[in-house]
Order: sequence, then C-alpha cells, then structure tokens
Amino acid sequence: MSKTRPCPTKTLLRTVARSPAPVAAATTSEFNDLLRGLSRRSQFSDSLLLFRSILRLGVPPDAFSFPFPIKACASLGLPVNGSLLHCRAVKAGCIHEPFVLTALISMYARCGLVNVARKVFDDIPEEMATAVCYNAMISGYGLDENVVEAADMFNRMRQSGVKVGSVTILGLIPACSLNEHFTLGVSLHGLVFGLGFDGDSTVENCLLSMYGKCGTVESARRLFDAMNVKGLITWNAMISAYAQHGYAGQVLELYEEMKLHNICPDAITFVGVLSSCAHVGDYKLGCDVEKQIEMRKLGDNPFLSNALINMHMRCGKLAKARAVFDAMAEKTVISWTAIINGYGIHGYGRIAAELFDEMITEGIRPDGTAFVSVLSACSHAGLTQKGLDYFNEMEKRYNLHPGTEHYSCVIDLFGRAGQLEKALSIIRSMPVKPDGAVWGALLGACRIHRNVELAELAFKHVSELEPENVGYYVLLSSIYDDARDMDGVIKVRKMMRERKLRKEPGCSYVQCNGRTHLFLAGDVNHRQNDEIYSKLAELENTVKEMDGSGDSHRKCNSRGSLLGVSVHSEKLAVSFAILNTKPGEEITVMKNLRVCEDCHLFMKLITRAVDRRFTVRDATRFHHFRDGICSCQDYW
DNA sequence: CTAGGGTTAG
Repeated sequence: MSKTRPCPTKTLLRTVARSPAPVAAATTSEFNDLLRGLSRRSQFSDSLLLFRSILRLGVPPDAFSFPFPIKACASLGLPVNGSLLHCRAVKAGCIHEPFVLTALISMYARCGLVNVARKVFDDIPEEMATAVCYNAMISGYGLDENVVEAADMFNRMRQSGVKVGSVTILGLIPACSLNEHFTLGVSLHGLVFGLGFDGDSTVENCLLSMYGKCGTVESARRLFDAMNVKGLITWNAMISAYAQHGYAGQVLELYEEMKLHNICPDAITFVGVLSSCAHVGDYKLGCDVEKQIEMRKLGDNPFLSNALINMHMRCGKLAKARAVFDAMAEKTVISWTAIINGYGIHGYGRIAAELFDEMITEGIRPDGTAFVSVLSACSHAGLTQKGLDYFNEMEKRYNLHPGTEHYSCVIDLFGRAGQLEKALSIIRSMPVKPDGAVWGALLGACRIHRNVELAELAFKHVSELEPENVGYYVLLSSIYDDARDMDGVIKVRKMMRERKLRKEPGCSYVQCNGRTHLFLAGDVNHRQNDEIYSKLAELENTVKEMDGSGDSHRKCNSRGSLLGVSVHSEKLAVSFAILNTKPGEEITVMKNLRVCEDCHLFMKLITRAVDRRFTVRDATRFHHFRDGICSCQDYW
C-alpha cells in the first residue's frame, strides 16, 4: 500500500501549475536547484512536470536545466518526450554542452534507440568528446547487447587518449551478458585484469552478475569466493545468479551466511530469497520475509509484491496472493502474469482467463510470457476454444510472434480436446522449428487418447531433439502398455538401457506438524509402512463409494493426478499425513504436476471423508532438492 | 556516464 504523505515538491508544483504569478519571479538557477533535488530523489514524473511549468512561466531554461528532464525521460522510457527536449535544447543553444550531450546519448540508448544516440555522438567534434561521452555511448551499446559496436567504441576511446575509467568497464560488461557471449565475457574479464580494474568492487560486482546471466553459476561462484571485499551488492549479485538458475538451496544457504557476516539484506535480497522460497515451497521462510518487508515498510516495492504473489501462489495460498495483488498501486504485466499463472497452476482456468481480460481492459499490453501463462491455464482447465481465441489474438492484435513455448500450449489444447490430426498439421505448418516440448505435447495427447501410431511419430522427433529426457520414454512405454503392446514396451526398455537412461522414481512431499516428508512411488521402506498401506486401501474404497460414477477417477487418471498409478507416491504421502494428524488439522500436499479441476473435486471428497484441510502446493521444481535423498525420510 | 531485482509450458 502506498502511503499518501505530504510532499513538499508536490505542493510547490501545484502552486506553480495553478498560479504562475507569485513564482514567476523565480530565476532559472532556482528552478535548476529544484530539478536537481527531484532528480536526486528519483521523482522523475515530478521533474518533467516542473520543467513544463518552467517553460509555461517563460523562465528560460539553460544548459544546467536540460539534463534533469532528459534523464527523467530515460528512466521513464519516454523517448518521444526526450526528443522534444532535444529539439528545445537545440533551439536554446544548449546542445554543445557536454553534460546535455551525454544525457541525450544515454536517454536515447536507454530507450532502445542506440542509433539515434550514435547520431548525437557523431555530431560531437573529436576534441570535445569527453570520457563521459564515450562512456555513455559504450553503455548504450552494452544495453543493446551489441558487442561489436561496444568494443569498437571502446578501442576508439583508447586510441583517442581519453582516460578509461571503471565506469567505462561497467558500460562494456552488459554487452557480454548474452548467453552466447560467455567466452567474450571471460576475455573481457581478462582485459579488466590487464587494465588493473580487478579489485574495483563495482567492476567485480558487475562481472559477477555477468557470469550469473551468461555463464555458469560455478564461474560466478568462483569470482564471488575470490573477491576480497564483499558488500551487500556482491551478496545480492550472487544470490540473484543462483535464484535465476533455480539453485534455491544455495540461495537460502547464502542468505543465512550473509546475515552471519552482518550484512543486512535489502529489497533486492528479498526478491531472490522469495523466488527461491517459491521454487522450493519454503512457506515458513517466505512468511518470515514477508514480515520483514512489512516491518521495514518495503511494501510498496513492486518487485517485492510480484515476488510475494508468486511465492503465495506456489505455496497454495491463493487468497493471500490475491490480497497482495489487489493492494498493489501499480500493476505491471509481470504482476498480472504472476497472478494469472498462479490460478492456472491450481486449475482455475476460468479465473485466469477473466484476469487476463481484465488486464487488457486496464490497458496493460500482454507480452509473450503473459500469453504462455493464460494459454497453459486454459489447456489445464480444458478451455479449448478460449485458449485458441487467445492464441489467434496474439499475432493479430498484439503483433507478438508465437514461439515454440506458445505452440506447445496450442498443441496441448488441441491434443487434450482429441483433435490429434489437427495438432499434427499445426506442427507441420509452424513458422518456427518445433522443439521437444511441442512434440512432447503431442505425445502427451496420444497418451490420453490412446493413439499408438501418432505417438510413435511424435516420439521419433522428440527423442532426436531431447534424447536424454527420460519422461518421454516413460510416456511412450505407458502408451504401449495401455494398448497391451508388450513388444512395444520391451522395445522402449531396450532403448533406454542402450542409452543408459534410468527413470527416477516419482516422488511426492507432504507437510504435517511442521515437517516435510518425502515419498517415492512404490515405497515400502517407511517405518509406518503397514499402517500407511492399510490407510491407503481404506481411502481408495471411500473415494470409490463417494464417487460411484468413477468419472473423476478416469479423468484424473488421464492427467496423471492423485488416483493414477503413476502418482502412487502422492497417495502414500496423503495416507501418511492422515495417519499423523488429527481431524481439523491442516495438511500441505506438494504436487510436482499441475493441479487440474478434477483434482480439486477429489480433494473435496477426501477432505469431507477424513476431516482434514488440504492445501495443494506447486512443487514443479522441487526436484532440485531431491538429489541424494533417501526414500521415506523426514525431509527437514 | 556508473555494480545487484520480479513472471515462463512439459
């Protein structure tokens, strides 16, 4: 919640806007001081407002006035307003001042118009091009991830004898942050060393984040360990590097460690930590972080709100996620995507679709990721037509070119609806090369609709694209199994043996009495083994009686949810939890499959029969934690 | 001119 506290500049601005007379006598330099103050406090829209008032009042802006509103345009992403300021600066004869020029270069570059920035740069006479001008231009190419031009500019700078500073390097580094530029990044690191900028903490922090983005977390970690001075930003850069690659365990470890080093976490630390809580389902720590956010009055930070929505959603606390979302003053596409995705995860396709429509009504333009979320929400909830409508609008209305991630959702939509031939013809006519996920979606549909012939075709492609992905072999094997084709099953097994692939057993987690317990499919090693299995038999009978039609059973099975053989581990986990809780208590089930509406029905049945409250939590990426864990042990 | 940040199917 953003608080409305009286803001002196706002009051002044209002005075300026309403009655020009009393302040008309103000001088240019008085206004410049005011502009500087606003700029320092990052009050960019106010800065623009004030500048407009200055013009209206007829006070002539000078070279010291222009950089502030130009910077404001850069921060707000308003290149059109920026270029208007550019024109005004030209008219006012302020264009030859180096700080106006650098502000303009940086503004155009930050708004994605590097070429315009370059034009401004090229008009600067050689002898007037200061280090700051070069730095601005290099940083512009850096943001554009244009290594060639950035390096070219850097060389030109060195040849012209202008002093290269650490800021120059800081601008250069992002140019190598693209995945394929990893080796360039390494050589840049070498250059930094050669120029003697190693040991400069700003440069090292920047290199660290570069490794996080384009290299491996290991290379980032090596640099981290080698750094003598580790400040808050260093810890944050390392935490973010881990968080971005899903190394949630390392994030939480580092978070504890930094506190031991008396480094006080800030909003950026919390973003990384919350994202890892969401990955791993650590709701307790997530809530702890939320409390700290409240205590430190960081609640109006949009980055944190987005991370909180995601955390609550993945932990199954839909209402809490919704509350955070509703309280946000300004919702970006990312906020909407987080909430839409959350409802999608939990099978509420209709709500997800409604929210998507609402987002558009609010004037927010969806991006590719938002479409992925709504499309997958539709396909999981069986809203075939709705999903297809969204897909068609993507290109028509928003000029977004669907990628493989969107096509795999569409294949899923048609596939679940039983239109397998249609799905195949779409794959054949896709403008982008289908990847494993696309063929995999078709393979999954073949499983539901028992189409062996098409499954073999889909598998042929998918096994070429992702030969190591065990999931697809298992899928094909169960398709043969369903068709009672034992030769097929044997064929797949042989293939897996030859390629040295082994299916890891499916696993499920359940939280009760504050501990997390892990179960593997077919597990017989638990100390309460007999009790668990008799409870399980009892449970299955209860559900069968309550849902006489067997309808939800069949549907759930086809989507691999609680009643299926393949999710044996979940049944064990639920049985165990019921044994070890009292009526009325809360049990958290962690699913690493998407939850469908039929599962909610099943949960309702179970809930009534056993008098427990279930929270279903997404644990799609929980497997990071699985390595080296024995079966049936208390997890933590 | 300038180091760290949120969302993404299967």
